[in-house]
Amino acid sequence: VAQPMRLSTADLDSFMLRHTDANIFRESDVAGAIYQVESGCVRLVKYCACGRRCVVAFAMPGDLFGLGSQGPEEIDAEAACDTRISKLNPTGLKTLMDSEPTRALTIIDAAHGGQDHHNEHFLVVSQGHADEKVAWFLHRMTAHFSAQAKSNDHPVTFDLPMPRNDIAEHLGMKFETVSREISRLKELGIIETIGLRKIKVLKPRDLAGRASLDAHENRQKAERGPVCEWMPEALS
Amino acid sequence: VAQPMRLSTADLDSFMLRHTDANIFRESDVAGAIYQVESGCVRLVKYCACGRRCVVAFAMPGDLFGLGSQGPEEIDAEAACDTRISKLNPTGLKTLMDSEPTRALTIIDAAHGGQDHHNEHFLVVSQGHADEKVAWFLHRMTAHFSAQAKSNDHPVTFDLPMPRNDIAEHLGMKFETVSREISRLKELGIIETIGLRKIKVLKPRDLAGRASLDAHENRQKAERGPVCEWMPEALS
DNA sequence: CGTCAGGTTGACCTGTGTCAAACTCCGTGG
DNA sequence: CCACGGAGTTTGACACAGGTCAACCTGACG
Repeated sequence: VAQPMRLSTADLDSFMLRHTDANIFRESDVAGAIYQVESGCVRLVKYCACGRRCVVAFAMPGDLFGLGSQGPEEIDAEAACDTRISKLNPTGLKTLMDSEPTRALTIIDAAHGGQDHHNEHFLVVSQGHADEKVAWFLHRMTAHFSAQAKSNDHPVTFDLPMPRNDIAEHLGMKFETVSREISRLKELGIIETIGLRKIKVLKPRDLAGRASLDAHENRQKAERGPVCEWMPEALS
Repeated sequence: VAQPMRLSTADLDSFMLRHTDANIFRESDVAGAIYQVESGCVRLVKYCACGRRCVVAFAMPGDLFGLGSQGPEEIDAEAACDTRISKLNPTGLKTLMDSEPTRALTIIDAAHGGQDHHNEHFLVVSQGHADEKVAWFLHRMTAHFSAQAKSNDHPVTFDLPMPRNDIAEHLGMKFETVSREISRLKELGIIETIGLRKIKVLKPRDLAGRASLDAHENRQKAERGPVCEWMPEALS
């Protein structure tokens, strides 16, 4: 979700392992704890009564979650595959806040989801077509594993820790469609699959090009008016 | 967006009026200011290069915005109709933080979007069908104008401050489809339209029923494992 | 009373969901 | 070591919700 600062073992309170599909949060948990993914992958899921779900975000190794809209009251956190997680309790957080206030605030922000790509994700899901959605997702995964892949355009190989269905629910589509779009990218020679879960991105730049929903420049500002046109006294 | 606490005129720094489609933020603005809608409606919009847009949220009278993912760096804020807005500058916020720290924090949270219905909105947009989306939106508007409409099931009348196209982009659909679904709700006798922008909800409960994506109970927690299964020393 | 942006309605078409069959891993037990 | 089984994935055929395009309507405003 967000990885501006990694918690060190010295900070942490407890450690746990969750097998695929197991819940991270439990009723006994106090709200206000911060979780860090050590290995594996956590999916943050919103359910509705009719059984439909959507994966609001994936937390990859190094990512934090647990506060605000990504907290236990708001959302379910489930292991997308066998996953190790470490936890910082509210008391530990308070200690950290005393000793290193600036760092603590960064961590708190990150555990809220860091607002990093929320709007972009929303844009993709609400406006993108199937091919753009999948390309965007794989592009983001590529960027997660290799920051410079887009610029130097070298092949990148990585593991997709989650099943196709999780990807589908993250992108607001069905897993068959995800599968089809992955196949199409293979036909186009942009990616390869190794086994079932491993992806080799042959042309990171082409992939990024197909995910081209990100850019939000060249928006011209609309009509400008004076900044102050009324005074509060004028209110009814 | 969120309305846990209204800024009073005493708190505020400046006041402005924006005509339909005008921008709220301008380059001269310092980041960190908080805006409050006094009357009208503000749409918070994310653009992409290809011209597609999505309305991440509407800020109704009383709602706050301007920080984090709803701030000037992340998003465009535009008047959905002629709109009066008041503004609290960072310096004013600091003053407030000194005098009333608790209230200041509530306000800061609200100006982030208050995370109130983000996940639900996302669920609706990514999983809902056209009829559910429109019903959900009208239901939320109804709730905004009459908190008890759902329980007592009395008719409620209110103004839709934004055009159909804004609703469509808020729900990830096209305005023609929004129009069709509104017509269907009229045929069903659940709502009436008065003029072009006024809505009379005849059966709030039926409307809420058709928006039934909200409930997120009856999710059974998955398999439980021990809380601590590994120690950091065991890491490779 | 004329004008025009915004809204409604209709006909058609396409992308994606749905249903179903087959295939691929991978683990398990004989 | 191999057969078996099952979850996850791929692929195909088909249906339909909703997008697209176009014509028309409505009501707000000068």
